[in-house]
Amino acid sequence: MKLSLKDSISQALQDVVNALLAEVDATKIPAVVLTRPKQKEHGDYAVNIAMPLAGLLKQNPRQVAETILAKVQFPDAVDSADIAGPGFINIKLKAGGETDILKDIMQMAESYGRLDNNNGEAVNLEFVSANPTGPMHVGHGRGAVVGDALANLMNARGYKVHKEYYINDAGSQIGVLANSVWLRMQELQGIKITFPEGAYPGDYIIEIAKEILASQDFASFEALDDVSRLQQLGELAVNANMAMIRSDLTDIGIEFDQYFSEKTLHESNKVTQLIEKLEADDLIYTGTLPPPKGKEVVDYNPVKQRLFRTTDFGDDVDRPLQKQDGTATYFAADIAYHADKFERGFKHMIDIWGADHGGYITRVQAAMKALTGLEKQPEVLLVQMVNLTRDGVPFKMSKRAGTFVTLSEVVEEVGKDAVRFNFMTRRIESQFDFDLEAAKAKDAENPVYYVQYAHARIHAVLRKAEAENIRLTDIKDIDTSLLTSDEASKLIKMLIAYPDMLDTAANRREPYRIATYIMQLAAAFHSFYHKNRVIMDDEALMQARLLLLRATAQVIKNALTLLGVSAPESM
RNA sequence: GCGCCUGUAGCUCAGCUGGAUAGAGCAACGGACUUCUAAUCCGUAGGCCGCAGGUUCGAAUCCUGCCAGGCGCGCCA
Repeated sequence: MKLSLKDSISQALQDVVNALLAEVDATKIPAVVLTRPKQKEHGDYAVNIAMPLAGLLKQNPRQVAETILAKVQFPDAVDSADIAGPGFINIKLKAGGETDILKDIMQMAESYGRLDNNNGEAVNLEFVSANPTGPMHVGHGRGAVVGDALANLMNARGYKVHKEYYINDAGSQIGVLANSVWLRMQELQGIKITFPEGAYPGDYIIEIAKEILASQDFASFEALDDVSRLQQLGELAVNANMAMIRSDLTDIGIEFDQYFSEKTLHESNKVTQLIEKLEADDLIYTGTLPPPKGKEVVDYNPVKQRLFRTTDFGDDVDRPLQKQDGTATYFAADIAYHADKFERGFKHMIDIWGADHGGYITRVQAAMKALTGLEKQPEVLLVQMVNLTRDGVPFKMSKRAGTFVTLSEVVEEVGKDAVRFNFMTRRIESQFDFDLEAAKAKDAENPVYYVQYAHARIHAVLRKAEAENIRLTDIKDIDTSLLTSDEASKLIKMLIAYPDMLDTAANRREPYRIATYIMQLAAAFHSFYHKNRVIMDDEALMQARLLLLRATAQVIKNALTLLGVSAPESM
């Protein structure tokens, strides 16, 4: 691929810098970084390279900048370069100097912004992993949308992302689930029951109970002993919940490459083998844990147990792998799971967790270090909590009372595109106040319609052109240098910035940048649209503007596609 | 008590890993549709960037200490 104008300019500057610092250790030579100045008077590009160089060369920055400018060979599109402020080099381009990009965009179409890299790094991305004990709530939805967009984004930038969902279908919670279903089944048979404190109260449990009774005889369960009855009902209930979860995920356009069952880890003895291996490696010893800090512990009684030496690998305290009854802890299964990912060839794993699991990161990474030697694996992204409101009034949600709003209810009310886009408009580190009415509103309060409207508007113009029998000139014959208005220049700069933005977003695991970018791009377009009439008598200018519109629509669509949001051609 | 996240305009948030005069949207005020979609645009006003120190040519950004909010801290997942 040919070098972009930006890259040619920074290369030209880098050559001079390298020559000036020929004596200096190559690894210490600072890299030239072109930025887009905020002030128009500061030119099209600005470089601060003279400042870090000043220290190395023991000259003042403005003097260094002069030396650089005296030697540099800029590409033709550069009009002028001057020194400003403490030592910035401001570069001004010739009018229409960057407009060739429009032709490149049209040629690359949906691959504009993407890196074709056939041997990209394989990454295992685990997200959602909502427990199969009930429906997904909005918090899961945020993690799901962010994870899916991150997968799309990283795939677009050359990684090979494997999307995985970990099903926690083992452990005591499944027993609680099974018992809850059994109680409801009895209730449906007219048997009087008392619903205990810890059981799951939600109505979906009744639905599951009805489903089971519809296909199987109540008496056949009654005949079973407690253990096998709960075992069977647990499996049925997990399957029912997972079917519901998968259907909810489909409704917001999310598909996983793999669903991984925790239960299979136990059944294949991977967990016990893991413990044996750690024992053999002398990483487990008998000890007593100190009492937990920070809350009243009434019933704390210290017990001797076998502990994994995670503190040797960066953890705060050593961790037990087995409960007193001998069964494995969740932690034991989870490290067996991550070790399994490693064995499947993934040296790079990303997990997306809710903020309430933040305290868990250190111990998993410590365990992985002990097992594989890998540092900081898995890479964990914490998604902060979602506060659901309607017209600013928070919902009173209680799992115990069974009054929580599910993700599918929200998606049904608000719509997939609005849910997905809104969840992408903030950094994951900030808590999200999600207002149902605001997300539903088809007005300026709602960014998703703002950007979709821009796309639809462009297509309205293109339809109008078609209706007036305007033939689109061959792209190579269009004179893009006619696009000199301020609004056109701003729009073109936004289009040029797209690949760099994706690169930053992928490297920093920040897919929200795509949403922020699309909003800015849409704003640049709307502004252009108001001041620059497209369909007009000046044939050459009209063709150039039509090209600009087509390129803009293409980039909006490319970006929305990464977010899993549709780009309608009319609204 | 300890750990992680957050604190920027009245509200919701950006600020491109240290750069030039801190930016958007909403709300407020004033304008723009006989012309390609007004779900739009243009303008005005609004800021001790939580507080206090420090690092340097230069700090919303990095370091330290406070303050406030969220999440978490037994073999629950």
